[in-house]
Amino acid sequence: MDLEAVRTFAAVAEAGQFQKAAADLSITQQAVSKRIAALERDLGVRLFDRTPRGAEPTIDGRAFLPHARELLRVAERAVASVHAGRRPLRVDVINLRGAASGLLRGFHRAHPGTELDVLTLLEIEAAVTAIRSGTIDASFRAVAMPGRPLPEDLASVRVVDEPLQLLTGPGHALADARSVTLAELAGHRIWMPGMLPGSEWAAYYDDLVAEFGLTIEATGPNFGSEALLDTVADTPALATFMGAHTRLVWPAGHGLRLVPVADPAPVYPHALLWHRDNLHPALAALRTHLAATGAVHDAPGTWRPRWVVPG
Amino acid sequence: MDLEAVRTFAAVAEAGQFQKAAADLSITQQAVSKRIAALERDLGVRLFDRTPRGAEPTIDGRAFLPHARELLRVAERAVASVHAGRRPLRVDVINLRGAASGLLRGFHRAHPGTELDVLTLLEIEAAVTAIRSGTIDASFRAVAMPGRPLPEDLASVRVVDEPLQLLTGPGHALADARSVTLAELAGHRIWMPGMLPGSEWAAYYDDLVAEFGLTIEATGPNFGSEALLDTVADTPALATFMGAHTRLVWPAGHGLRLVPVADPAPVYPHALLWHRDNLHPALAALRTHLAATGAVHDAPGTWRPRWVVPG
DNA sequence: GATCCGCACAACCTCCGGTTGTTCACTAAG
DNA sequence: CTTAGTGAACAACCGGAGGTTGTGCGGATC
Repeated sequence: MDLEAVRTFAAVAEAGQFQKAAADLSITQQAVSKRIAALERDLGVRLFDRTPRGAEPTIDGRAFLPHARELLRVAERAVASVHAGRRPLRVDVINLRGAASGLLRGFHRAHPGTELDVLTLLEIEAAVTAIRSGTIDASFRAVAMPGRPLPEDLASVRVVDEPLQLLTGPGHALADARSVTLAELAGHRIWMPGMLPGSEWAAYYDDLVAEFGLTIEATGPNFGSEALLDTVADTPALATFMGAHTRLVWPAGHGLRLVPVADPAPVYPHALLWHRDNLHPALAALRTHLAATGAVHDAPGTWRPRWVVPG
Repeated sequence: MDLEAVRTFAAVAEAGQFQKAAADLSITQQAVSKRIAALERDLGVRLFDRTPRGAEPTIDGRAFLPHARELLRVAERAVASVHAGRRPLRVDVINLRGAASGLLRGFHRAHPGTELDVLTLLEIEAAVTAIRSGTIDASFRAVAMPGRPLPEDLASVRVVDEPLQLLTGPGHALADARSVTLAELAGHRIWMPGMLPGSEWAAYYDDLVAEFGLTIEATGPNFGSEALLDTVADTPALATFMGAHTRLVWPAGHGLRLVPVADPAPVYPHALLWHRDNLHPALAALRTHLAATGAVHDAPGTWRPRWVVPG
């Protein structure tokens, strides 16, 4: 199926006749006739009844028309998504199912007209470079550059502290605990597969391990959250950390448990990073929205690494 | 922009390299290379970073990818909408903003996976012919054929009686009435533009006029509901009937009033028509849904024409 | 440094999709 | 009934988009 043919179809449906549609599209009537004929051949149905005064859509044509318009709209948005001027706001998140995505969903609900592209860059340096070059507009991170201060042209603001909870299977020793302390976790195996060395999460857990003497295993590639949940559910000796705001597809019948962690409660300090010179209107709206719906952070009794960005 | 190029882009993003994508698409690597190059030229951005081991999407490519996938999904749905076998359920309604559309929205909320195409055929005969030929699957109507009984191969079931209300501007004599009777309307001008002679609505209002001696003017073409609302708002001598379930884009600051009509309350008797031999699974689901969420009809104190379909 | 792998470039060819010119069906006016 | 007008389809032609095969080139691996 050819998008030009679809565009022609919509033009004919709009104009009510081939000739006018041809004029609108700046092509000849014969070309319109050919395009429609080709589309009809592709789809296997007649789309227009040719009348002496023009053309009117058949029932199939009427059913196809809204789909055609939707197709053209989506195509337009797709082009706009990479168009340099006035493209959608591009925001990087650490995890598409994490707390940052939830905040962005809230923002999008509050501003339904705002075009938004969410992507995952994984590496901090790539995100910072992309922000500085204007390729992306903002990033939800806890740190700008590991071990280095925030570059001067970037700004940041803390948005939410996400508590980490312990995810265990039904056979785990702590499965039925109402809550656990970090100290109590010292003897247990914590499994965090797919954590790349040098990544933001790795730095976070390095600090956690150093301070509380936990045992965290980063072995094995990340096969996705489903595989992780399956393994944790079936292995009594394994547990993993899970952000409380993570939206999981919760498998049925696995008996998985989420145990709150306290004394102190480890929280992941999400912050928004952006370039001071970025004038994208939606960026200002996003910052305003985040400030207005601001969740508490730095609450007493919580723990976070020392290197979090200011804001 | 070419859909084949978009499909190729998605295949390369999926495969991680041009060669494998080419194999998946059963074309040569050079063709993939050309398609991607053409797409990049069209969009004006580089979509892949070519690495020694393949290709990985640039940030622009990552932003474009979900749009590309959406585009392909919509294209697939568009094709399916006219595909003879297993196409979406096609339902005809009298008015895209009327009560039937509301029922279909409810059905779609209850069955989000069901593909549904809603269209407006206007003429009863066209709808009946389309149902009998299988071109559409169901129609919300009050009558099958004016003055004739329901054809034997069609079935029908009443689904909802929609009360009609009087819509007036702020200056109308009845604007501040809490309700009016049909008898009280006898002296007032009721304006129903764009009502085609022989249409279902025309038959309805013919009966209403004959029984209660109203004055209904069907003059002028239908310029859409916005124009209708504007005119009614500004003309104290004019009022019109409006279905209580109609979803209007309510203009601000016009002072429009909806006055209930009673003694008796005229209701529009919506019914679902379908072909007895139609085996579309979604049709059965729709009938079940309508039966389960069944609104009251034939309530005492209401009025409807005598020729409504059985069911 | 030799080899492999994967993408880009070049040359070539087919056919898609545009154009112009013409025909055909239907309507409306004389 | 004839005639002019309108709008879509058909025919012939032509340029270029997009496929193929063949080859070049750069980075990674050993």
